[in-house]
Amino acid sequence: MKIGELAARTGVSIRSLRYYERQGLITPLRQANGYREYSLLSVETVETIKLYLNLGLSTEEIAGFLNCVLKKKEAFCAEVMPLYRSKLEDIERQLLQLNQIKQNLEERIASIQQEQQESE
Amino acid sequence: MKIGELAARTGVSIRSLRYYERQGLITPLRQANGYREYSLLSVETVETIKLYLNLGLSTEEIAGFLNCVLKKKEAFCAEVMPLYRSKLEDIERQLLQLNQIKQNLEERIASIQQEQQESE
DNA sequence: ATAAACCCTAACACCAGTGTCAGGGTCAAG
DNA sequence: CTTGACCCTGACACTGGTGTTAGGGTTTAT
Repeated sequence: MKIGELAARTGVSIRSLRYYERQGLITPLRQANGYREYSLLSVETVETIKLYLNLGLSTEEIAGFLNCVLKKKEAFCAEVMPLYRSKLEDIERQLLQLNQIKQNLEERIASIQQEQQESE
Repeated sequence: MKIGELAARTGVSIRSLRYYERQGLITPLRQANGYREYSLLSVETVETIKLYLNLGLSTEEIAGFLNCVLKKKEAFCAEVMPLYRSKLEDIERQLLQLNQIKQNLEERIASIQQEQQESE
């Protein structure tokens, strides 16, 4: 299938599909006229890429283990676990920070409201 | 005082001070030789900017109310509250999303570990 | 008078993925 | 043969704050 069809099937833009290719995530064959030719497997590959992107991994990180997980079970790709763990740590750091900001904002909102009431 | 001294006093890099100026957050006088000349008030202004940046506001957003809060109490600057509220909503959206990702990661880690154990 | 320590502006780089445009092929149906 | 719907590459833009460098002026102390 050509790129437009793959885009339609996966919901990923043509632009992004070409970007994934440049990042080494997917390598379609080429027709004689230069058009990219994707197999049905490509659909699965792109879905897999989407899944990992949604986990907050970068295309570069995904490139490091995609070939492996496409062939074997995720559990047996040595690269995956440490990446998951460090990503989880990142997430937790971000959660802490966001919660801190949230608390500050809430306190600030509360104190503004109090000040306004006192002046009435 | 010159820019280096203000940077030392506030812990904000010279680069950032010049950036804040370009964003309209602070407007130092100029000496005859072109050097920026900051007053003591500038220290307070920069501390205020830091505070708002830490709340997750952008320099552009800060520019919208900085003059007001420097003159009056925060409670009486009409621009502040809606901004705080919408920023809080942003934060909450991000928290939801991060928690979702975190949960996915944790589930995935758990299932990988289970699969590995089963194969032993 | 020279070196060290300041200051100035302008501009590129970064992160990461996507949009968009320019300029140009290919192909099928009418 | 033309129109429209595809496809191709390459390149700039954007986000937002900061680092860094290049190229050059000023001031202060020795």
